[in-house]
Amino acid sequence: MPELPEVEVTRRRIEPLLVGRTIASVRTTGPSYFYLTDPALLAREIRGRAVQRLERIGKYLLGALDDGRSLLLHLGMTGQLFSSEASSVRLLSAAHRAALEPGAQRGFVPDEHTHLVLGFRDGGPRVQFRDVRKFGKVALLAAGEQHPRLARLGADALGAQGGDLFERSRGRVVAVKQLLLDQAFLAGVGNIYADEALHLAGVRPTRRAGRVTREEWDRIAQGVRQVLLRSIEAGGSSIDDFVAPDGSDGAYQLERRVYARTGEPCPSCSAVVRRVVLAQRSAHYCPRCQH
DNA sequence: ACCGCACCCTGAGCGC
DNA sequence: TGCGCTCAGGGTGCGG
Repeated sequence: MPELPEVEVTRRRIEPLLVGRTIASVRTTGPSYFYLTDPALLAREIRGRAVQRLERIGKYLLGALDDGRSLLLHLGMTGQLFSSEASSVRLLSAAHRAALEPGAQRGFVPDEHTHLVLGFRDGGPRVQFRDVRKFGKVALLAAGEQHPRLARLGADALGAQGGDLFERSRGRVVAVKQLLLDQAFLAGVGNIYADEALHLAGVRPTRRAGRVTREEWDRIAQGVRQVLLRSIEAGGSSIDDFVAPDGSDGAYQLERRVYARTGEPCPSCSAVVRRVVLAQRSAHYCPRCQH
């Protein structure tokens, strides 16, 4: 699932394919939960425009258009933003995968889950946004408009500061992991990196946030920064659907300590990693290292 | 203000 | 083989 590192890797690698190129054609699917802006309107309005800058805010991507408006993108759970020249089995459904000749590396053909295809005036590679579960989002923002989703976001998780998190967690009775997942508290952390950072910090995900000490918050902030930076370096985590815009897999999943490692030995102490359900989400931790 | 939970969506995996 | 069930989860919004 795309979290800050996957979104940042996507930003860095899609930027050269997007910035400065005039959009000549826009293909969308029909109106749905996916579109915050009606797709027909969106298509009409961005044709002829070019993205000038592409920035990341938490797990959102914001492309500044040359007419002052902006294109807001969120990858949700299964969103994939990639070049038409990319090729990866992760871009295919299992049925489509099975139908492939063994060893064949055919180019990606847009399917019913491909909600946005941008063609450019220069005739080069297209930029495509595919999202099977449609938890992702696309919106066109007016000049100067700050979308409420962006207005709500807390500080970017790459700059997590222990003192700040400590102060803002006082009196909070929710589990510390739940607070880390709250994008208004800290923007960019999702299920994988919350579990990883808490393991590095030696703090159990189920602890009441308000009872986590200043020293522990320092370690959590440090852990958050460390796992996010390291994952960006590794190209993100390709556990289920994530592929970089060029079709390559990330490698951070190979380094993860506890996430989706239920029953395996803790890399620090060899105790068996446990899974608990917290706020309807799975949390993984080491019962010996994390208190 | 805070917290818990239903909801949006679809593919995969499983039991029968 | 195939159906139906359950699970996965980011973010929003509502009710208590």
